[in-house]
Amino acid sequence: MKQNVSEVKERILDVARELFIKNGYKSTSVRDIAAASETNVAMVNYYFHSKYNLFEIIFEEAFNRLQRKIFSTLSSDLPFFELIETVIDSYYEMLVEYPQIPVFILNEVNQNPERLSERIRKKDPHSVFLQMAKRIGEEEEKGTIKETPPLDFLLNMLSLCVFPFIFKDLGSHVAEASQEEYSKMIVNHKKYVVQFVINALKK
Amino acid sequence: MKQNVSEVKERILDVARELFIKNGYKSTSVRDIAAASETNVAMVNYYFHSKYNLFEIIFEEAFNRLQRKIFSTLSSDLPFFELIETVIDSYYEMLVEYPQIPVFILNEVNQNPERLSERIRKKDPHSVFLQMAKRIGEEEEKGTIKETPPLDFLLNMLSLCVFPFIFKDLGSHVAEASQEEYSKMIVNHKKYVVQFVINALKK
DNA sequence: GTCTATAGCGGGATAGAC
DNA sequence: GTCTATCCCGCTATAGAC
Repeated sequence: MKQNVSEVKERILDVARELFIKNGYKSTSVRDIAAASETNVAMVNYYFHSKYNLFEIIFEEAFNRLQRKIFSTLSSDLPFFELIETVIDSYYEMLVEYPQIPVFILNEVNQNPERLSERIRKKDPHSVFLQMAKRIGEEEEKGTIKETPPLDFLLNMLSLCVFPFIFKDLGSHVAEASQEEYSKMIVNHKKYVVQFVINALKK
Repeated sequence: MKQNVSEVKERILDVARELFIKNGYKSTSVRDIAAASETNVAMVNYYFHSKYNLFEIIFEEAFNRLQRKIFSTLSSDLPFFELIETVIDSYYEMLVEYPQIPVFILNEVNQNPERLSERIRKKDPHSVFLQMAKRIGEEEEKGTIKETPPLDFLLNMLSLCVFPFIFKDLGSHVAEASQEEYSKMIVNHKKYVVQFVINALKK
């Protein structure tokens, strides 16, 4: 009966990721995870000690993936307008692949805010922000863009990229479209977002 | 011991609203509601039959409040750019007052999407959308704004208004600000959003 | 209308046999 | 490593006394 250790462990992890991301912490039971991974409750606790510990692993993964992508594109040295376009592209690319992640993170942050304080500080978002602020300042100097408060601008970019995915469930109802149709709409929407942001910046 | 009926009922309702909106359905127990309203579990079920029924009442309230406000401003007949500004003002006004509502609605929609299908259809968002599309068409004709796909534009407005509130918990950490400071930032941010949207539209 | 007591279930975790 | 059986807790809902 002895199976490859990492194979079983991996299967539990995969199933747990799917369920936690889809249904959140509270709504996912260890019994659900055991059933879906064709093991049992004891196995889940054998490999991961506790439900909460398993959850932390999943959450860390998801959060890091999102953050790495954002930070790396934001600090590239492309020409300014190309940078903007690349950042938006990059957000959409990752969110099309993992559309449930923002809702997942926002839900769980809401339930347990302390969890993030330290985690975020470790990543040093401050320096990324400063670099972006510098780029904006340079463009203002050159007169290619309007006066642009960096924090407000970044918040707008984030809003325009992330919200359509958060709004997915509600949006597909309002638009009377299937989830698939809505997903296609979102991809198309990206083009308008790029154009929208660049128009808003230009003098 | 017999108290004014509506007084006790109202107290339970107030407490339930606060807890459900703050912590969501799953994380709020009838015991919590009973304790916080200084009654007991039996009383809550006496007045509201079940936890789920009580929740539905709260959810309906919150959702209607949001929707009424949005729809009424969107269909006003102000001059176009004033309309845009008023809509944004109106969103922010209501979200400053009830900042937890978007997260609450999004969480619960995610858990139980069917609940909304019918509810939304009843409100006839279609006619509101058509009216807005007409206004946009007129401005395009006049040459005052760029070519603007109505659905994409509305989604952008929604994103820019709602996301800062959804992002509140995370955002205040990232910005290393208290919730109060972040709230002030948001109010200020509104001005930039108005300017941003109008720039993005203008030719 | 109010409250206590409890039924009855589903949850997380673990002991202990294999 | 694996699995069954079980402990113990917290939850919703309700019966029944007052």
